[in-house]
Parts: sequence; structure tokens; C-alpha cells
Amino acid sequence: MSTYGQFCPVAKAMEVLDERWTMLVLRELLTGSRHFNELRRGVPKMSPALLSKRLRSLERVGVIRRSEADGRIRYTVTECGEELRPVVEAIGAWGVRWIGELGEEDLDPHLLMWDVQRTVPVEAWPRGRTVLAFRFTDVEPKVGRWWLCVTGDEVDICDYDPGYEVTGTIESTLRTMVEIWRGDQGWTQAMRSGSVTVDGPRTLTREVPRWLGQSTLAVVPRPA
Amino acid sequence: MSTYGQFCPVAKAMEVLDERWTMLVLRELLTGSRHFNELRRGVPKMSPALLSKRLRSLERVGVIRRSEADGRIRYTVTECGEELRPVVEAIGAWGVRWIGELGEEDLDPHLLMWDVQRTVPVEAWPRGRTVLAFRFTDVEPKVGRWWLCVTGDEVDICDYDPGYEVTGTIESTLRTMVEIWRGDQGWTQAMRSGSVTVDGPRTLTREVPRWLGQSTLAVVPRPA
DNA sequence: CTGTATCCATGGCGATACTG
DNA sequence: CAGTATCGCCATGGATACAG
Repeated sequence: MSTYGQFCPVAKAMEVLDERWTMLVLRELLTGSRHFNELRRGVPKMSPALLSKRLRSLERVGVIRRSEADGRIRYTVTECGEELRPVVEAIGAWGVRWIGELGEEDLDPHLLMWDVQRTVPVEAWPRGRTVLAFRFTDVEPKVGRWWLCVTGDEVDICDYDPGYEVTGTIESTLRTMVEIWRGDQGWTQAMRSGSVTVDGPRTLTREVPRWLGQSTLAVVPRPA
Repeated sequence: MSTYGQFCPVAKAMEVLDERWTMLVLRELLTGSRHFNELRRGVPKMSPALLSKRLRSLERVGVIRRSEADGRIRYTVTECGEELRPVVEAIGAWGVRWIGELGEEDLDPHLLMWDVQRTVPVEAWPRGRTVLAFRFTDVEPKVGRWWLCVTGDEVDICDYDPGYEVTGTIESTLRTMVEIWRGDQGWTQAMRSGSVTVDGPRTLTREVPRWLGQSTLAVVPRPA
């Protein structure tokens, strides 16, 4: 961790926070990830060695606590770490407002479906098993087909056909789905314009937007 | 500028903001610096080449605007940049609360006196010329003696004796003065304990704390 | 005053494989 | 599950000098 040689609190804070990946690890911790491999899912392009190193840094500074429970290692956010939530939120709000352009390389389907999976409002779904298939038309089939299975309170995401009867299929480009997730465009607009199509029972078109969540930053108003 | 390959707004924002020095340059811009060498005074340990590079990045993203006025180049914060103020403030507030320990290398007297100079509440000072001498006992004399001259609205800081009659002398370690500036400890406490001594007319002891400013983050309450 | 130009070393980080 | 180990690159950024 290199230093700035300044006593300014912003400088002292950034000595920790400006290291590559750190803020994203923090984001994961603050959204509830507590185990190593759980964190990895949120930052899949980060090497495990580096993640390990960052976790140590954060522990040293006092942002997280490392403990063992049930034979598993658990990382929990301390009070000090919890107070970084406003920082992460402020950065996110600024980012969603001012960094609108996404490169192709930002459009990671695994990340999107992982986000989708963990924000499914199960209470809005039917009680029995419901399977929603996703089809992204602009990426190679291997990462373009997903199945979201909701059974009671249980939510599963698969990148292979789990074999259950499919209730409906959502088709769009990956980019469109990401933009909807981020709140850059709305479901209704996208469906009306045809950039998203929902195949299945007629009622599904109305259900889908209520069955799927969005980024917490989607509600942030955009600059005029 | 390296990328994270994530569509998350936090990730997209950090692609810009996590580069070394960027947040400190931003801090300077948001506190009113508009010219290259003015910015340099705020980040003296940053090479001019790198500062130039960062300014270009920030301009490309839309955070600042580069313009020419009176034959000088001027950097102004855009609306996009202005909206980073909450981010910088949140980071500063967290930093002053949780990163208390300062290394010797953080104690830069030039930076401190530059800060002191630009936050002098001139209206609290006498109308005529007043000169306050600073003496830091724990650093080499070359950077341990300073003269703060306030004449009407004009404030000057010198690292050499300007020759005017000295109204009073403040003596302490550099560390103590930095801590007072940051709000880690109060003037009254420091003077009572003897870690700061004020030499001059008897009233000066009461005047000095009102003549000198503090970091804007000094008022942030500290963790119990 | 406002930067550029150049050079060089470092070490951060990415990639991959492997382990208790 | 939760990391280590190793390796090697190249880009970052520090230093210095110089220019319009």
C-alpha cells in the first residue's frame, strides 16, 4: 500500500481505498457476501491471490473482521466498514448518472444473472415452481442461455437447461437486459419498442417486470 | 485507465476514480484551485507529468473543463464534477474518523501552512498588519519556521523572516499542529497541557484559536 | 506559467496451477 | 471451501530536465 505523504483525511483514506478492486470488494461485503468464494462471484475477474491480499488489507485497517464459524472462514463488516457504505453509495450514484457508456467487455452475463438471481422478489412469484428462460441474442450461445427457477423461497440460476417446464422466455440483447437492470431504460419502453420480447402466457408480459428486480441504483434520477 | 469488465456503476466510476492521485486532484479542484501550479501546491509530491495526465483523464470523462482565460489555462469543475463533492466529503469524513494514525512522512509542513494560509478568517484579525510566527520544534529548522502575515484582507505565508515586527510566536511539534488543524485535538487542551505555547501579549492566547482556521473535516465527530 | 519529453525501475497485478 | 505458490510482464508512475 503506497502512501501520499499527506495528513489530509482524504489522502489517508485513499491510501486504502484507491487500490485496484478494493472498492468492488467493499461493495460485495456491504451487499452481504461473507465468504471467500461468495466474494469471488462478485469479482470474478479478480485473481484469488489478489482478493486474499485485499481482504488482509481491509482487515488490517479495521474495515472487516475475519473469523471462523462452523468450520468456515467468515468476513464481517465492522462499524468502521459499515461507515464506508455512504462512500460506496455516493460513488455508485455518481457512476450511474455520469458514466453511461458501457463497453462490450463490461457486459458480463454471469455477473448480470448473479445479480438478478440474488434480487428476485420471491414474494411476487407464484408459490409453485416457475422457470423463466433468458436468451441473449448477441452473445455466443454458451453464455446466452439461462434458466431462472423459483420454487417457493428458493431461487436458482442455471446456465444449462435444468429440465423443468419453462413458464416463459425472455429474449433481448445482453446490452438491453443490462440497461434495464441498471435502470438506464424501463421494462415497458423496452417491450413496447420490441427490444425485449416475452414469450409465454399473455399475462407474463405484465408479470415479468414485477418478478425481476433491479439494481439498487436504478432509481437514481439521470441528468437531464 | 484499466477496466474492470463490470457494468456496475461503482465499477465504472472507480475505473476513473481509483487511479492514484485522482481523488486528491479532485479535492483540490473542489476546494477552488483552478490553475496548474495552484493544483501542484496541493499535491506537491505528484509529478507534473502525472498531474497533466490526470487532468486530461478528468477532462475526457467530463469532470472538468479546460479553457483559456487571460492567456492562462483554467480548469473548472463541471456539473458532473461538482457531483463528486459528496464522494470526496464522504471519503474525508470516513478518513478523519477511522484513519487516525499519521506517519512521520504524512506531516508535511508546507502542506499544513498552505492550508492554514488559505483558511485564515481575515475578518477576525486586527485591521493593521499582524505577524504570527510558527516554530515547529521537531523538524529541521529549514522547514520549522514560518511567518503568517495578515494585512487587511491580504494573507501571506513565508518560510523566511519577512522582517516585520512579530506579534506573537506559536511553538509546538509539527504533529501537534497538524492534529489541531485536523481537529484531532482542540486548541484549549493543547495549550493547557503545554504541547502548544503562545508567546506574546497576554490576550494572544485567547485570540490565536480564533485567528486560525481548521480543516473543514475538523468538526466531524470521532468514534467513541 | 503550463506544461512535455524521456527514461527507467518497481512492483502491482494477471494468469495459472496447486494445496490442506 | 479457502486460499497459496509461482512467475513474469508491462504499465504505472517517479524523477529529472527541458520547452513554448
